[in-house]
Amino acid sequence: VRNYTIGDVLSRYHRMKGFQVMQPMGWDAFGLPAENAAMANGVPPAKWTDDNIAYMRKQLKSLGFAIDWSRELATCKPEYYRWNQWLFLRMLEKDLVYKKTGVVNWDPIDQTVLANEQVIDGRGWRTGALVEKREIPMYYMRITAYADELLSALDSLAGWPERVKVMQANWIGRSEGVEVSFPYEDGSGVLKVFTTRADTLMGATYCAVAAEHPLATRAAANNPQLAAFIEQCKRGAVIEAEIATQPKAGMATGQFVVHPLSGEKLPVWVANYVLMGYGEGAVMAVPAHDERDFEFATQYRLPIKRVVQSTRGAYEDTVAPWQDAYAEPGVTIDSGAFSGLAFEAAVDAIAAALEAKGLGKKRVQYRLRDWGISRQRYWGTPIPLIYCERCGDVPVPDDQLPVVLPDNLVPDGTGNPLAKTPSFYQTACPTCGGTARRETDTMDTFVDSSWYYMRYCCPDDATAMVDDRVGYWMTVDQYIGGIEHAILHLLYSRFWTKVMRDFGLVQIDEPFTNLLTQGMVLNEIFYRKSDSGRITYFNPADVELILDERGQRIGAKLKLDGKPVESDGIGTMSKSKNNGIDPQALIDEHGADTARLFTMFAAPPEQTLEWSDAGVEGAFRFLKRLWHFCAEFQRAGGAQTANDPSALARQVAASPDQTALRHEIHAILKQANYDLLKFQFNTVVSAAMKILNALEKAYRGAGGVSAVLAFSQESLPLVREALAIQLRLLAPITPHLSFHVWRELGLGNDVFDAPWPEPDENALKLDEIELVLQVNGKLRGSIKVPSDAVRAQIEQMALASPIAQKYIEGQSVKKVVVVPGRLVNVVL
RNA sequence: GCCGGGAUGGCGGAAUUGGUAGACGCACGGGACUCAAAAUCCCGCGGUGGUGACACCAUGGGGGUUCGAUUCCCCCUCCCGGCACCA
Repeated sequence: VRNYTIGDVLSRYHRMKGFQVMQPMGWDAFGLPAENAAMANGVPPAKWTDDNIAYMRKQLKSLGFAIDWSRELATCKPEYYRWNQWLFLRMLEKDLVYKKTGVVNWDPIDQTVLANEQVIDGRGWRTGALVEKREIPMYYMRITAYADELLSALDSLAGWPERVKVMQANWIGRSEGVEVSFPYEDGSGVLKVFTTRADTLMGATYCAVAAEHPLATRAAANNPQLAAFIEQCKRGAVIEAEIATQPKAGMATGQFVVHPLSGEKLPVWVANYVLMGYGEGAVMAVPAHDERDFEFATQYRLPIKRVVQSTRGAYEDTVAPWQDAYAEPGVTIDSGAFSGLAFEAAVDAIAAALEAKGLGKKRVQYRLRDWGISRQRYWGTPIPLIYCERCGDVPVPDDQLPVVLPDNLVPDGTGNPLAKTPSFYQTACPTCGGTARRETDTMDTFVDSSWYYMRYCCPDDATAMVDDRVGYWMTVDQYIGGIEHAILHLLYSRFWTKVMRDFGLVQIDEPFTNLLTQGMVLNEIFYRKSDSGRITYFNPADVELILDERGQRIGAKLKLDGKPVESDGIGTMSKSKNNGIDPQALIDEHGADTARLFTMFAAPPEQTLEWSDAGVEGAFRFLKRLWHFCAEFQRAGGAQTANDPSALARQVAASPDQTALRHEIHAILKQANYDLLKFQFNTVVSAAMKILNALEKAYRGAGGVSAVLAFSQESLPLVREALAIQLRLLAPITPHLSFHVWRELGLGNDVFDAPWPEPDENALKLDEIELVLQVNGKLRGSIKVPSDAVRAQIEQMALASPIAQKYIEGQSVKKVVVVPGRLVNVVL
């Protein structure tokens, strides 16, 4: 509701601003959740997915979103995913897709590959079995070939939040450093490492390699203890966060390398903090200047040699080498010929020395890895390959696309159903016609979401992935998505767009011109734990809070049985924690406009939002008051008032009250228009509330109780103008009410065809303005000055004011700060 | 652990990016209307002191820059998002 209300508000606002707006909708429908639901309910994921699409489509319609349903698509339909297969084959031809082994989580009981999400504390979520790692062949997309462009093009994305660009830049992780070769002791080769801190090379006291490194494998061949340790490492975590937080562990390989400059003999260790996937899978360890090396060296009593000194202060005077690592750049010390050099000079000198010996060179390293897209799962796009014993790996020919996914299978949690369905995997080799087997892996669902926005432009094209219409509409002017997509989805989409561009399919370089990263909606999590330790989660809608007489919360109970439930704090809304909210109840009780208004009012779009329906009544009350006010205005004959700007100006000029009211309304409108530019919809709603408050205050009749409103004939043109502003300001947020009342009040046929309201500069002008008066920066009062007063005049009036005089008495004025239109500060 | 973001009344949040901290709304308290309740309307509502005009304190904690800091800088705490197979 939050995500699509933001989109609808922006769409309707831009439509009123005169733009031609396309607001499409589709279903990213492949993936794990559908398989899990299918498993739980014993129905094929296709049926579950279709039912959900129908339910959600109905709900989106009831919320009144201005969606062009003729463009609707679902990524799980062959008309869509055939083009995933088609582009995959084009990429395979250009070597942008390749095959290599990759590591997966393996559940030994269910005999199945697990997603990271399905691994809980190192065990399979269904079986509880200790998860193993397995290496299997997979297909990769060569996103690293685009690393440079994906990084540099971030600068062109002016409409993206800075934080997203920073996260992407760090993810790509371009670093300039030095590749250093440490010759093996026996001269049989070299151990290559990459470092960004070549200045610390003279402080290297050992080298460390990943468990999967060839050197480790070789060393383990006649060292059973080491082999066992490596096995243990390989069984460990796959998730980077776990690898980075697990306790450091290592073992000496018994192998030694030679320091390329000093000739010193350094031991080589296997360490669980070295990643095979980054750099060379090996590091030179400088415990004195790297936190992780320091921790490891301390733990295994390896030497620590300090070779860099702080330039700022005497860090090394107060902290001994065995106490802490100094990881900042500084000046080299105790480094022989390389001593006394600043960071860059030291790196240059050491790189040059290495290069002269043929044992190193400067190079660029990326953190970004190629995109593994193979999934050993059913509910996804089939990878279009065929394996023939005679011909090998044979791509599916274009005229045999799409490879259609059977839609009647029910996964049971053990392996991939496709691999157990001969009618799917048995096929003929396209080359030799012999018996062959289809690939049963499917594609990562990020493939589906990497280009769906382009397909909205031409959803009916049965002969091509995209056509000319894509050129007309693309790029996406305003993309809206959760901040959780900041890296993966948004990076893959950018990569995919560039690939399509290089194939000549589109002319754009980037998919999304402006990006709004909406904050997540959180809600409280309630549960009970049974004696056996099994946890049951309860939906917050079924829980009642227990309050004391002061309204302070003292507990919570289940409405059904009145017995207490525990709170697990606030978390992202999720099915597993049963803390989501079905918006239907809100829509049923208060209507779509209230649901939309409240959602927009609760917080600015980019901010995380803790769900609470405590304010819904306030939003509903406001709309009822507005409706009532409009009805009273209509009853007073307001709908018959002609739209006559000069008559309005005359009548307003004749009344100071009307002048003040009109000024107030136009000032609120000016601020609201500014807030809209920043997409700050919560204060736009607040502005609409202020307008109604001002109108009610001005026209509330005597006796108050039954909210009788009194409009004089003279006031009708002004109220008409105010309501015309109000209804247009609210139209993007509460389209139903605005559309109806706009018509009822005779303001026009369709409020969405009306121009966006702009404040009248004449109404904004004031003869006299109030300035804040400060003395020594403290608020002491205010003074009224003519709005066209110059600095000297303001200064003089401020000093002459009784308030200032009171404080000045007996002291001298040092200076007077005047901030035009805001304040005067007298410094004593 | 690393990268990014956040913290303001009882609650959601505002403060035109260095210029009146708490707009707007919720909750709460008092009052009006009513036989009564609901709905509606009016008033109050950060803390401490004072009868009072007023004074002082206060934007997660500690320091700094400035005439002036929620806003800028340094250090710290806690929370949220991401970490490549949830999407």
